[in-house]
Amino acid sequence: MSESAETNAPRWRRLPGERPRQILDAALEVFGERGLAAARLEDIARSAGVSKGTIYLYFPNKEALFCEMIREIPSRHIASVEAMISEDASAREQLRQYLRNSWDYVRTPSFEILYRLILSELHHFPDLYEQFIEEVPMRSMRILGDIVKRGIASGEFRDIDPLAAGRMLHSVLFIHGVWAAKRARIPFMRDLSDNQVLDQLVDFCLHAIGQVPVPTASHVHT
Amino acid sequence: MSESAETNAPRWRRLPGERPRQILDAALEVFGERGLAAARLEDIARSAGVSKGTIYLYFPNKEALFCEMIREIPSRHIASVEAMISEDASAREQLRQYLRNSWDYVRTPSFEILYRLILSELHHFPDLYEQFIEEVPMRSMRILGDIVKRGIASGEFRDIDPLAAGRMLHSVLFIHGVWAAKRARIPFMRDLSDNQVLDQLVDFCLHAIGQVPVPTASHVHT
DNA sequence: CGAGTAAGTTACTCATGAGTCAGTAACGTT
DNA sequence: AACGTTACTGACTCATGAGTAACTTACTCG
Repeated sequence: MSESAETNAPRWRRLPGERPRQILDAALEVFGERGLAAARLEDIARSAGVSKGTIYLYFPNKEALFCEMIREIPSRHIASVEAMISEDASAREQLRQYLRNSWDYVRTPSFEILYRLILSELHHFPDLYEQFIEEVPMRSMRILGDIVKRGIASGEFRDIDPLAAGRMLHSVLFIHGVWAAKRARIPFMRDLSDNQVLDQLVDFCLHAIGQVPVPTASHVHT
Repeated sequence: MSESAETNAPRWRRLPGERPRQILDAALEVFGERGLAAARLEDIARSAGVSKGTIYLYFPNKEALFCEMIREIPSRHIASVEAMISEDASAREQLRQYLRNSWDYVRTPSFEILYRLILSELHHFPDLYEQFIEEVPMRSMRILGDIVKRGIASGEFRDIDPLAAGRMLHSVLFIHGVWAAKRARIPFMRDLSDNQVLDQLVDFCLHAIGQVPVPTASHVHT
């Protein structure tokens, strides 16, 4: 029964085109779980469905695999976040859109893992770090800063340093994303839905940079 | 010369009272540099001025040392942050005071290291994690929430969920602290002084929860 | 001053896991 | 179908570092 005639099942297959991706995905999982030092290459191999030796056909060593993973993963997602901002909307509306899009990105497990690894293994890979900073937070801050700048010009937002505002907006969004990813284990996030948190974020941010306390609020004097 | 008569210099000294603290400080340094898995007990020992065996006189193993360190360090600092808030000041002024005090704490190297380790080694020590969350961010959020609540009652702040506001305020402060600790390597922090960042934080936060856009008092010095 | 003991050291064992390499199996080619 | 090539395997080596324990040294107290 183990060797039936019709199933010419090979014990393994040659898939040189797909291996790198498979290995990188497995690496994200295992490095994410245990960190760079404690992760075992054999675990990555098993999770990728290959043997340890195969990893060395595609990556020179553990560190290189790690770096390649950090380099490769974010580029898959980011572009999509930026694309969908309506050119002709008001600055306030653009801000809402961008926060909503980023919120989706920033909550993905891979973002949380990547950020955690970057933060903790930082020291030893300065170039990698700079690249990540440039590619994720800086980019986000610049876009936010531009929206703020336009909002100031149009009178929607108060006179605030756009770069500083971009940094603030990014920071609050970003950290809430990290928290949301492990929401179940964080008391102050457990009872909130993703949308509730997003609403709170938008509300907070719009008030922080808004010209007036937002349309309705000028008469709240109980 | 090597064995002079009058210097009865012992090769090492018995200091059972001071060892734990010395070892914990060394542990912070080495774990902070390399992470839990990659840190070598011998490095910690050398940095503490003892031999490896001595560590095992005070801590059962590497993990226990790590946990004890995480548990012990924050308790040294935190209380001081909370003490100095004037009871009779306005909510806005209390908020300013608290942000300034926290800003000092959150920028210390040990905070940055601790937070980084907590974040990355988390998975494997759930109780430790919960304790930290409770002791640092939750505590901070609650205090901020209380100040906000008082400010709403007094009409200084707009009608906002105090817990949510506390979370927002904490998040933005917190992440800026982490960034400030490695400021030199972060492009968007390099050109700002600690006080400038603090001013930006205070400005942003007060506008976010303020009833009105704040009476032009944005540059209050030390 | 000289046991006795607490504190500390050093040399050791032993498990672990990165990296290697000789061999094996899939697959294209003719 | 036999051959050659290339993808892949898995058993090996070897360095490393946690944990241990037999030994040594500082200090105490009668």
